[in-house]
Amino acid sequence: MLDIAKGLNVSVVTVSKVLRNKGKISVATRKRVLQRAKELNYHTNWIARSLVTRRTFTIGLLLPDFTHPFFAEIAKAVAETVRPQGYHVIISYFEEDPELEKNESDSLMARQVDGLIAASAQSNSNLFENILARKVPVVLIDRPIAGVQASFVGADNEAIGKLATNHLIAQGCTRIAHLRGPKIGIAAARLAGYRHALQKHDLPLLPRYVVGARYVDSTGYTAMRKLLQQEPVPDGVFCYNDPVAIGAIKAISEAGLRIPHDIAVVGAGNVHYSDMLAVPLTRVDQCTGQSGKQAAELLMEQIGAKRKPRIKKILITPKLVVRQSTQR
Amino acid sequence: MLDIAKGLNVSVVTVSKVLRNKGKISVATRKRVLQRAKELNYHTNWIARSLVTRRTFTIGLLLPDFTHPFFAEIAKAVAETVRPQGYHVIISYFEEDPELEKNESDSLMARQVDGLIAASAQSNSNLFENILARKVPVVLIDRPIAGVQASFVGADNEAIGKLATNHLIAQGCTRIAHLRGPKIGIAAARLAGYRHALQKHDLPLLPRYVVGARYVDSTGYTAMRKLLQQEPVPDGVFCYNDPVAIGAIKAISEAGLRIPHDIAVVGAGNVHYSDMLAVPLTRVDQCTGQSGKQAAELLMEQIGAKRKPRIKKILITPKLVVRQSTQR
DNA sequence: AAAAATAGGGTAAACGATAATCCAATTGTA
DNA sequence: TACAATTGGATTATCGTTTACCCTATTTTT
Repeated sequence: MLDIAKGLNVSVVTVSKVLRNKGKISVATRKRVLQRAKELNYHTNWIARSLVTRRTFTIGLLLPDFTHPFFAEIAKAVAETVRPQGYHVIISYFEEDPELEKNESDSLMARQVDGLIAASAQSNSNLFENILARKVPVVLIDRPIAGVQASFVGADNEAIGKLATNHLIAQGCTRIAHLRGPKIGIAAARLAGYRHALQKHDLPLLPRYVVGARYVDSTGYTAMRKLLQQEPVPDGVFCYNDPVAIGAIKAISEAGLRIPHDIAVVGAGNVHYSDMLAVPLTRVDQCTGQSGKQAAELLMEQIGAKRKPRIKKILITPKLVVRQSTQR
Repeated sequence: MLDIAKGLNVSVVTVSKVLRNKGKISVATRKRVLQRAKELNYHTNWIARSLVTRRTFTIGLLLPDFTHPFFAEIAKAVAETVRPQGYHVIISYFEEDPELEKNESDSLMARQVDGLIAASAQSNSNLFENILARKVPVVLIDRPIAGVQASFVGADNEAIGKLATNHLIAQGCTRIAHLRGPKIGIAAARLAGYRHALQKHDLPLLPRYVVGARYVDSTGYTAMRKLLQQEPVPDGVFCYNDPVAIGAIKAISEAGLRIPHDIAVVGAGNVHYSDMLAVPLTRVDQCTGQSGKQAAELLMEQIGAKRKPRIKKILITPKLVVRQSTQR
């Protein structure tokens, strides 16, 4: 800017004003400045600007792992949502390590991010209380933390359970099983939705039809094999997530049963290769992108606001995607 | 820092030195400063520091789309590699739109990133020549751009083709087909590797055994069906990538043929759910993480260097992962 | 025609740090 | 004892931009 000003015999402030379209500047000087800026290939130094304006137009995104498609999709949606407002995203992941998460969030704060979106692994609210005390807006995503006075966005897991189970009922299934997942909150909510749907349709709620699929590898496969030993065998299975469903399908096929004729299968989550499977999988889409978008919108709202807006809890409504695995 | 200095009756510079472990400071004042800093909950303002040091300790990562597992893995590896050196990653994606890519890279430059890693969609070298002219180190990843004087890191696609084909040969296949992909450079290199391996083992190079799998959806499926109409039917298939292989497996199963007994199948790429498939897939792992890591290391090297280090082209050696789909 | 308003721009300070010098007091050396 | 070297720290300038305020013509209003 100094170079531009010198050559044109105007002050740096005048240049600054032109570049930001602020203040009263004649058309003539404006033109001259702009042209010279182009000639010199001038680009705003955002660091300097941020120092004085106290806004960096960056937000921090703190995730456990962004190779996981779920979080990758969130990252994309967030970046996409804030981009039109000139914001960029600084990513950071912490591998489920709360200590590392704390370090990283400190770093992000030191970099003066204007806001933070986090899918946190903290076991208590200390970290976020500190951040909020520094007046930095925070939006929690996917994982709520008790006691944190911040907005939250996540999937409506109970609705997912209901949607999947209701669909199986609508397809004529009467012996509906559930392969449940390990994550306390999420799995419990999906299970609750499953139960709720069964009750509402006066179907029996058999404990032996709910099998845990807790293991990392081929989790759905072994769980489904356990389920196949029940008498009578279920005619519909709601699987905690898509990988579990894929394992289940394998187990069912191996047992010589047909999908969906003998057993209908519903998955849930955000895996998008369902079409490539041997049996295209009916699944409940948890609309991950929506979550990311909403979180980003909430955050931007808070960043722009003078007074702290009310805290919101948003649950994203899932969507059923019907494929061959349940179409009788 | 001013607050710390005031309370202790020392200069701001002294505080600065303590906080950075620089200069000569007595143990006593050091202690006092550090304690007061903790009391006041002081955190470095990196924006201010960056302004004067001219280093932001951020790098820009410019990718087409980071929900794609390939790029997500790169992002993770990059972030992981630069973290120990205090660096953070600003992400940006451009949906294969060269114009958007240019805008985003400009933004990243304006944010004064210390370096840039890009999987670019530019059709010429202008953009990167501009960036390099501004003395910002650049490393290209996955996609080389002709005429750009920057280091490059990518998979060794010819080696991938060789590795896959040699493995099929070693398994006793003699009629080996290839489902080739659409991307010019990459697909061509893999095809070249395939041909090279065949020639080396004096196997015939039949054009009708090379089928394009160009379509987005169920690409491998239709291509494989075409292949199954050949006479004689191949006894081994090297698929351009894993999704193609999954489609191929489906087509083969439908045709009543057994894998690997009748036809052995090899995939390639970076999909990690191969184990969950009906037939666990033998594949060539292109070691995406390695690429990201190497790219990050090259970049950090350049950022640290006084003189511009020599430009390097690094090809990552692939790795064969044998599963059921080829184990006869 | 005088007063008020506006247009067009300049000045000085600040944002929160670091770099380069410099200086006084103490310590070591010949 | 005299001089040099070291210790511990202060001063001043700077990074590139914005903010708040001031100034002088010219134009508008009354």
